[in-house]
Amino acid sequence: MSKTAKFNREDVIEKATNLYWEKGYHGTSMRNLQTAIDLRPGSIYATFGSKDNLFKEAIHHYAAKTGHLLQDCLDQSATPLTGLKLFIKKLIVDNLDGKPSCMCMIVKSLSELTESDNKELLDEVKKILANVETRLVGIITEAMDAGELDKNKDAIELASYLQIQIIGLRTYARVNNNKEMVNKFIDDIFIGAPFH
Amino acid sequence: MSKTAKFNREDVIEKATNLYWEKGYHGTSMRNLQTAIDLRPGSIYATFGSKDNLFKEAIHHYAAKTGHLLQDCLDQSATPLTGLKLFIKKLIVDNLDGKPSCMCMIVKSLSELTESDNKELLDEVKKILANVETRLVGIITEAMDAGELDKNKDAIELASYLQIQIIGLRTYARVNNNKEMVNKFIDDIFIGAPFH
DNA sequence: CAAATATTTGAACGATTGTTCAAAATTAAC
DNA sequence: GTTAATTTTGAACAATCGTTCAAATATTTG
Repeated sequence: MSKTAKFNREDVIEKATNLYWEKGYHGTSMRNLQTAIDLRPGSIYATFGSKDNLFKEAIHHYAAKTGHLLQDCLDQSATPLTGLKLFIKKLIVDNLDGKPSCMCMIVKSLSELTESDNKELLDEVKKILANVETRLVGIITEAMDAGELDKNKDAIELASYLQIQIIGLRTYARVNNNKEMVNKFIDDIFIGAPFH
Repeated sequence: MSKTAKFNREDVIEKATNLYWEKGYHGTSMRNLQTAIDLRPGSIYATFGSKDNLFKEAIHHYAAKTGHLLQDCLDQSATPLTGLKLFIKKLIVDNLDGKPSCMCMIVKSLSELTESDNKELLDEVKKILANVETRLVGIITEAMDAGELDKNKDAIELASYLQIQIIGLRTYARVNNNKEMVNKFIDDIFIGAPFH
C-alpha cells in the first residue's frame, strides 16, 4: 500500500547525538547534520520536526544510554558504592579518547544554552540533571541500608558532591587527558571529606 | 590634526566580555555585540579586526580580571591557603547572582569550542588554563615553604584538584544556586582526600 | 576658519542559517 | 501491472551571519 522509511530511526538519533555532543547545539548546523546522518532536509523535518526537537531527542538518547551504563555497573557489582565507582571509572576513563567529547553532553548543553534564547531546551537539560540526582540519591540510600555507608550522612549532599566531582573531572580531562591522574582522583572521591 | 575615538576601549571590552560570557562564542552574533556595546560595525572592525579577535581579547580580559581578584585575596590574607580559600569563596559565591553567568567563562569556552572548527581560540583557552595551573602551583608551593602544607604532597596534583573542584562547583551551581551548599563544599575542599 | 586626519555611520555584500514544499521515486497491496 | 500511499529529493525561501567600505561627520592643529 505504501513505502516504508529506509533509514533506522535509532541509528539516525545516535549519529545526530554524536555530532551535537561534539560541536554543541549552536556549533552544529542542519547541513552538518544532513551530511552526518546522510538524510535530506525533507526527511529530517518529516521525522523530527525541527533542529530543537532533534536536539531534545539527542540529549534524552544520551541520558538514557548513560543511565543504562550505570545500571549495568550496579548489576555486575557486589555493593551500591562499588557499582557507583565502577560506573564513574567507565564513564570517564572510557570516554577519554575516541568519543565525540570527553565532557558530559548534558553539562556542555547546560553551559551553552541560555534562559533568554533557549529556555525550552535548557529546562529539558535541567530536568535530566535533576533525574540524575534523584537516581544517585537512591543508590546512596541503598548503600546506607546495606550498611555500606553511615546513615547519618545527608544523601542529597553526597549526590551533589558526586555530581560536582564527575563534572569537574570530565571537564578538566579536556585539558589534561591523563588516565592515571583521572583514576587516582576517582579513588579519592570516596575517601573525600563529605564521604568520611 | 585628527579626531580621537569617542568610546573607551576598556569599557567596550568589558561589555563584550559580559555578553560573550553569557551567551558563549557561537551564541553571540556581531549584531548582538553591536547593540550591547553601542558601536557600529565599522568601528568594531577597525578596532578589533574580527569576531574571533574580539573574543580573544574578551577571554584574556576575563582571565586578567580573575587573576587580579586572586592577587587581592592573597594580599589581604595572612597565609597562602587562607588567601586561596577566600578567593574561591569570592569567585563562586559572589558570582551566583547578577553576573552574566555563575560558570567560568574559560570553562564555557573550553566546552563549546572544537579542535576542528575553532582551533586558534581553543588553544588560547588552553593556554589560559595552563597559566592558572602554574599560578596555583606557585601558591601551593609557597604554602609548603611557609609550613602551611605538607611538603611531601604533589603541588601539581593539588593544583589539578583545586581546578576540578572550582570547575565542578561553578558548573553545578548553575543548576543548584545555593549559597549555603556552595560555602559548605568550599570548606570541604581543604579537608578533602588530596589535601589531608 | 581652513585644512588635515581621524572616526563614525549604515547600507550592502556574499555566505550560511533553519526550514519548506512540490516533484520524483519507491514500495506494498490488490 | 496498476493503483494508492508514503518517502526521498533538492531547489529555493526569508532571515541572519560575519564583514566591508565609501560617504558623512567630527576633532585637532595651524
